[in-house]
Amino acid sequence: MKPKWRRRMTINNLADLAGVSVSTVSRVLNNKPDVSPETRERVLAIAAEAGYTPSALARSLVTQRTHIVGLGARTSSDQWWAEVVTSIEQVMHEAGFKVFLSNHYMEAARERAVVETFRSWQVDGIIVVTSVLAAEYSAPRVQRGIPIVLIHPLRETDHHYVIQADDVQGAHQATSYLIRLGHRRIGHVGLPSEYLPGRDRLEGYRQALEAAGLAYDPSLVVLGSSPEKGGETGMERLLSLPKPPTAVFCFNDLLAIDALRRARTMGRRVPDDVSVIGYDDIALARYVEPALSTVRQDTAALGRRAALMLLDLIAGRETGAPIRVETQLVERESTGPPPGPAGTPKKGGTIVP
Amino acid sequence: MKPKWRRRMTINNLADLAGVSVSTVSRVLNNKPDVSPETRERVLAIAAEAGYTPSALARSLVTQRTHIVGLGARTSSDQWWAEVVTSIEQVMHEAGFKVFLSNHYMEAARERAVVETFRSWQVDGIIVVTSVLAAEYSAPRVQRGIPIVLIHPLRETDHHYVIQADDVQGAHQATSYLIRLGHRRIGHVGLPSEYLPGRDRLEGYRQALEAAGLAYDPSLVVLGSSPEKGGETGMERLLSLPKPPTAVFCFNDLLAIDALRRARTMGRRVPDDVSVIGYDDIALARYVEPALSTVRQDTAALGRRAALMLLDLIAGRETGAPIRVETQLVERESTGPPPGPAGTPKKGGTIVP
DNA sequence: TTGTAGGCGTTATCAA
DNA sequence: TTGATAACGCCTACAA
Repeated sequence: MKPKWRRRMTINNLADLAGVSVSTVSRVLNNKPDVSPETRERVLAIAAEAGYTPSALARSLVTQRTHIVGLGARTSSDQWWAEVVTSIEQVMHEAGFKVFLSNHYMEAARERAVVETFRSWQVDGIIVVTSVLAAEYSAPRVQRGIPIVLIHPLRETDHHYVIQADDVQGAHQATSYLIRLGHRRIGHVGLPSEYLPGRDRLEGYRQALEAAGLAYDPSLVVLGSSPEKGGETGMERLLSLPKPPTAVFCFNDLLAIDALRRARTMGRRVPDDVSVIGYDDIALARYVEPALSTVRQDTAALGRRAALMLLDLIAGRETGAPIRVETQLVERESTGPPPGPAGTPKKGGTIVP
Repeated sequence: MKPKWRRRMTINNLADLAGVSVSTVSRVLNNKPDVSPETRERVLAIAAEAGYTPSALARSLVTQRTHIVGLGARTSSDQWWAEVVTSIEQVMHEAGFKVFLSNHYMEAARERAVVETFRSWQVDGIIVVTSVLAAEYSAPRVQRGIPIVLIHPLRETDHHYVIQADDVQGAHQATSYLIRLGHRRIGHVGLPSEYLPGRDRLEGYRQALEAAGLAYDPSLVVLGSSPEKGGETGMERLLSLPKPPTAVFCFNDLLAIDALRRARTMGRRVPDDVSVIGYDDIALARYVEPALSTVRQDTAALGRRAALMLLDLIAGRETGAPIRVETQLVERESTGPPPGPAGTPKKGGTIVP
């Protein structure tokens, strides 16, 4: 004989069952003081037995707090930020918040929908990863309303609350590492300049060249179309040059791995004929042959910083300036000294197995 | 001069601004009939200008519908089910539902918390991937309350609403493929038997051996501890046997890739000395050297079926029996005929590049 | 220590 | 075509 509450059980039912008032039940449930131990016991017992779950809806409607933070994410298939999510959940968990995640697939419309949904559910705060809509979250608009923190926005924005890896520095690291290995002609397979990370990494690449007194040669730069495709054609174009580069810095690991493969199918050996370095240090990077040298972003830190910043905003504390997390060079096997009359291959950077 | 509504804007404010009643505004917002075009226009304009977002909380409290489905997920870092999520979101999106995702990291406590949270938010339905708590979702308990669909539960359960790949069949495919290649001593690196998928795949392995008239040899079976670790030691133990197997079927690709590596460090060539086949077809599989043969689950179908089943349950339609989605053999380069006096290597199965 | 009542922002049911 | 008004389930003064 199943309980005839077709409707879910409420605090009223509970009160009736326990023979007390709703306020008493409420006090018990939120373990407030001023309630006798025995009543507390009894109510708790009955609640447990009845399998009662309070309605977060009703509760949040009155308290105006949901203890939920919305996480607008990229795709589940993207390895890159898995650790970001984990560390966000970690921090939020400790702070007593739940994280609800929703993918935006880096499409403007979906991102807008995701944020709008979070808003309508009155989450206490929002984190958006690789936002396409970054520009829409400018400070004044966001001042009133739900705090939003951006991780690695894809567009320029004057939004105050942004956490990102220092892409300029990272690209600089990668490039100057190649230079240290003795390379003088260094190519770059990048992203169209409308993407902020694309611009930043190109910039770091240029700065490194300049710092080494090397001329920036536009013919050595191929700007692909997406962060997922274009590594093969990019490498192909570079290697087909009259004077091809002896090393190539790719926008990310995915492109780099494709580039690696194309180099091989074109009969070049990596790193003997051409060095390749990527960016991100995705899981794949250490599995490919040869294992890919790359630049690692401290994704855990990225997530943690974002979470902490959001917590500050939620609590009404003001937080510091936008944060740039440092990157780290990861030397593996896809990079080496240039072929032919060798340069002066000095070892350098950080080795991570 | 920013609007002095520290509190978010409500339907009342809107009504005041538009000079109509809340009910009219409500009608407009839900585009119900029986409201004059001009009032509609006006209200809409004002709402847009004010940047009004209705409170889903209040709305759902009265309608008793959230149009949200909760997705209890494994980890963001797990490649395996990325496609599952995508297809779930796809189906749900078309059906007018939002998907909120929350990771349970395959820990009982967290899974319980996740489901409880979803319950308290009165989501319309729940999907749990690789549930550890499967047994707790038995039919009677779930009858009243929010419908739950399980994808690939880790434990046995009498819950009615379960979608999973046919692991027995998949393991059978893998094993009989190795047999067709001519192998007679086939090892298995598996999972402890408390994991349902572990049992199923072991079972498929046994059945395939039996069907081919090969004896099941327990010494050729190594049961590791987790789905992530143990591939190396497993392979090591098998290859250290007096009469090592000429082929090994691993519980999943992660283990297989580790096994691959260990085989190499032990001086065995793959597939010349020993064949290795995995399970899942994660992205990594086609990148390792040699590219890993494996069994693919139709993850998109998994997600779609689960989503559709949940929609049925939400709508009160009864749905069919638990579903087992078929698997597909993927031949790559880590498998070949056994060494030495060759068997009769017949080609077979499906080739996927 | 406990109970009463008002309100959170919407929708839904009646009247008007 | 519109407008009061009673829920929805809970929290929180304020009273008792």
